[in-house]
Amino acid sequence: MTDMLIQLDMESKEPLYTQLRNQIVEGIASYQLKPGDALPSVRTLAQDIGINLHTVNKAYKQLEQEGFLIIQRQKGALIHPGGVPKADDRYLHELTNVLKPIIAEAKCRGIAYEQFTTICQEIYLSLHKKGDNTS
Amino acid sequence: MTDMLIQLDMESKEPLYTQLRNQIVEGIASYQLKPGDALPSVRTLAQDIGINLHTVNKAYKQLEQEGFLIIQRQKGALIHPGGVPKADDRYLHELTNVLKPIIAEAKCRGIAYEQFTTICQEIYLSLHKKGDNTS
DNA sequence: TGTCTGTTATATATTATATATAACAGTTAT
DNA sequence: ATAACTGTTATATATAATATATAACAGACA
Repeated sequence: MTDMLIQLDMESKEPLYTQLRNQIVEGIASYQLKPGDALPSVRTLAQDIGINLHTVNKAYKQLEQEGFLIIQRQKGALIHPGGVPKADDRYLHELTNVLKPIIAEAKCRGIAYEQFTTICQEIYLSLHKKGDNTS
Repeated sequence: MTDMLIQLDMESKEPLYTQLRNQIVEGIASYQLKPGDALPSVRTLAQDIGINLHTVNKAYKQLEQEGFLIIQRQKGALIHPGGVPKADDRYLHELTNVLKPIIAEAKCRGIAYEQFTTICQEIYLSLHKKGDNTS
């Protein structure tokens, strides 16, 4: 109902479709977007945030490929009704590969394991129960 | 002394200079590269790993800009003798921004805070005291 | 004097990102 | 049935990022 607000940084080196993809993932993580929720059409969302339809489509396609959405031919995109597929070995392996250079740099800069987990905890908490629109 | 081995994946969507940059950061984090250590010249390293001199130079320049290296005009690149600059507010803010979508996805896939920290701990441990070449 | 540094310049090729327009084929509401 | 809406496909274009190739420069140094 309450349309999730998308905010893109046109100056960022992060591609627009990636920014959009990430914000939708964060919306799901924070329960602003729930299983079965309909997303705006590629044309509507593109119009609303001022970018091209194909850029939105690229983000949607990636999210579908990653299991966050289902896209139906003449209906649109829905947050996967069955919920996001749970972590498998392939994903865990990829997660480790992504985290490794980030943690390596943090360690170089004097951030010990405990401080790092504190930062992660703050992020986990920041994703907690936003957009609770139960009557 | 013992030359750090660099392994690049030519098929990866990750740019070569980023892969190289990350492996050097991981080398520093795991004490394979110590403050004051000399890195191979851009030509030598490029030859050794089979890429272009400018690609190596781009990685070195980025590492210098990030404070990992110092590069001297006619000498070469050294791991920063004074150690890597400690985390400041700017870095911590950037770290949070990078971690947020990663943690959001992990949360979507059913990985709770505790499991996430376990993964981080394993990575921290994997960066511990590799390449100990004290006699 | 050579030989080693990083550096700068130029050129080229390929891929990724982003936009613009148009059309197609189904769905759905009027 | 008509109109409006879906994602999809196709084509074209522009710009930036990535990577390579070659050449030359200027300082250090044995």
